[in-house]
Amino acid sequence: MFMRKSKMSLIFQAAIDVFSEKGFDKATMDDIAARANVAKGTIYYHFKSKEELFLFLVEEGVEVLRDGVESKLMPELSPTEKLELIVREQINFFGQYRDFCVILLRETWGGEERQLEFRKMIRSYMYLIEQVIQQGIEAGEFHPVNAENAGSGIFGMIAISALHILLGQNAYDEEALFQDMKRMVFSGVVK
Amino acid sequence: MFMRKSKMSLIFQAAIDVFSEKGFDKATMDDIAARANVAKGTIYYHFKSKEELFLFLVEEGVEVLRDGVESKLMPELSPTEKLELIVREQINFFGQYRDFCVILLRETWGGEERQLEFRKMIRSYMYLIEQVIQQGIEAGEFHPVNAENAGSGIFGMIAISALHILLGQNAYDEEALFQDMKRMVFSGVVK
Amino acid sequence: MFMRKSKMSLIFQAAIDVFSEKGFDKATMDDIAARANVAKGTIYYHFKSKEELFLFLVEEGVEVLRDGVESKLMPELSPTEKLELIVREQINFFGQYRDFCVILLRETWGGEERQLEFRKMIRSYMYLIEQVIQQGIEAGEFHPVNAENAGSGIFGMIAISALHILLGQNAYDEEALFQDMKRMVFSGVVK
Amino acid sequence: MFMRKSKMSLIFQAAIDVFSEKGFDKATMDDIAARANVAKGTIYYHFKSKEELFLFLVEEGVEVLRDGVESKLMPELSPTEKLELIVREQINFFGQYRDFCVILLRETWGGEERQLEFRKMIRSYMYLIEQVIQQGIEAGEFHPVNAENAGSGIFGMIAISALHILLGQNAYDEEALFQDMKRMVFSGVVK
DNA sequence: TATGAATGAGGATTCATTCAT
DNA sequence: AATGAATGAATCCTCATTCAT
Repeated sequence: MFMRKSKMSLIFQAAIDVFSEKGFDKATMDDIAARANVAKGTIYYHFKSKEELFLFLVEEGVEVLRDGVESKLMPELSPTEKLELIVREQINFFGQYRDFCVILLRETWGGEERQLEFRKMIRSYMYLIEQVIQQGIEAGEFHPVNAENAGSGIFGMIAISALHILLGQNAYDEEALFQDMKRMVFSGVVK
Repeated sequence: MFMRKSKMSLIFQAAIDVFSEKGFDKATMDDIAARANVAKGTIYYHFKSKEELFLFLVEEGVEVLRDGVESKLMPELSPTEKLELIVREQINFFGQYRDFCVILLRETWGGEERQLEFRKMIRSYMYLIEQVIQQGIEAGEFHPVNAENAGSGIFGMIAISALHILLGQNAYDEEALFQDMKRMVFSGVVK
Repeated sequence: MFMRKSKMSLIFQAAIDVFSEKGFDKATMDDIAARANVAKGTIYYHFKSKEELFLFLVEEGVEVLRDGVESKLMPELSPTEKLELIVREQINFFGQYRDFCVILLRETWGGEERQLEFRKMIRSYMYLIEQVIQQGIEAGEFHPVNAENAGSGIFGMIAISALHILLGQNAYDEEALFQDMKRMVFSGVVK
Repeated sequence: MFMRKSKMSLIFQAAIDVFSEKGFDKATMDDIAARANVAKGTIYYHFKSKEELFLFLVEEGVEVLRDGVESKLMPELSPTEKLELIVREQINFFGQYRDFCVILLRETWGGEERQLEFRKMIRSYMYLIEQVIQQGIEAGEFHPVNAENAGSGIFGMIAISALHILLGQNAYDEEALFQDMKRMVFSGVVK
């Protein structure tokens, strides 16, 4: 995921695996070193600390999500089309980077410096949604809602639903989830 | 929150504070003991381990949410009315037990035994939503959607939006959030 | 074993069980209280400390062994007859009070005050053997050996052999062990 | 004793000292680290746990005893000569490794996994004695006795006598003890 | 006499980080 | 660039003992 080169990429990949499996605190540098087939000292050659490694990793990940979506939001699309695209892309991202998403949902809530940082990153993604919502409202395509609430709501709805499935027993049927999420985002549940 | 009596309630309250501030792993029994003004051993007199204390605490919390909502879902209400009630209650709960909700969203994702347990508990709450969705569909009031996806989606939408505000700078305006969430859940964003 | 009355005897018996099962250090006052069906405080009502309880218990036990043997060493018996009696009695005691004997062999070696005390107690039993040896030598019935070495040697030979069997899989055949020990003590192994 | 190299040998030696002085339970890793002039973590770098360190140490010790004796039991020796050699060697070993022998006698009795393990190790030494006894019986040099009883008996006789002296006030006169033990093992006490 | 909640010192173990090679 | 032995602060948990009832 989000490759670099050589030893560094090994460490990077191993870090994602281990952090998502155990969470930030329970993951150990030994774990990561072992998974990367690298001596522990080597990690410290490339990253100043566990914290830094983690931060770097999450930064990259959110960037991939945000930039991936952003690059597809062509200006010629209508707000409704854009919204549909966002729903589809986020579902796809969660399926593809499940482990990373676990990290994200896990390490974001709390008052630590690191967690504030993470929320800012996520915010930068939610901002994309907000903008589309705003455009939709202005274009008269969408109901008037607080864009920030809508942004976090849509992100949260998809995120929790996706993880709920991904961490449960059932297979992750992206298309079905997409249909349901699209319907709910677009029209809600009440007829 | 969710009182018990005497020393035990002191520990209980302190545990919520500390766990929500630091998360399960970073929270120490020393912290909790100090916060509760109790000797460390006293905690172990009442709870077998840090894990057990935590589990117990989360169990209680989810119960308060679930039972609180459940007790208000009078049979004479229509599915639409029930759904509205759920939205309102969950928003209210998040505002009232912010710290607990941070714990909940934080410690639920992952493969550890404890986390599976937590997801089961949350699931027991989401199940309430699913049932209402199902009733609504059967009554012809709701669009046909997969009830499970709708359940986790609605829970997630409200949860993330609420936390997003609660952990940000802005005041938690329950009524405004309720109006937005209700609109989104009921009608979506697209006109 | 070595009864007292009422609550105290319950504690006493429980202490033997637990101490022999776990050793002095690993045995806890909680264990003992639970086994005796008594509140922990009650133990402290009867015994000043864990150490004291233990000391008392070992004292009693060694007394039972020593006094039991001593009372049977009638003056009219020949040294050889006395020696035979000692062998038989010690084997019998080990079979009857296996748990206590485990304690004895376990907690006797080392430099702590308590252990010195225990060795003194055991010494008081070995002294019986030494006296018989001395009598036998003086009567011309026994080879001239250092009585102290003979005393500890005979005690040790029987003790270790008995425990070896008692803690192994095989049944404790007292009569067979007696025959072997008697032969070895009396005539050694070389023809 | 039983050297290794570098830090590890420091730990090893310190462990023997401390374990024999205080026993397994009372000995602390802090003690051992301090005695070895090593950080506590260093011990854990080399040994997984206190238990493992201890097990390793006892294993080595018993091996030294067993292999030392075994290597001297030349096939051309008669059973009687072999038995004499065993008596001498065991007495010598106890004198040389007093502290280790205290550990051995102390930590062997009980039902814990570790203790079973230890008894197996000791058994592997006693087995040497048993074989010699068996050979002696078959060669017509020894009285017919149960070899297992004789093995544990001889081991125990020497062990307890040796420790009795080593932990008492008197000097450890190996030659005198050897003469007495040899006489008792060979001919018993009765003329 | 008897109880059991409360205590806090003590001990095993973990792990991020350093540093000499 | 890479290594891995060494460190020691930090943390969970245990348990003998006390004491108010």
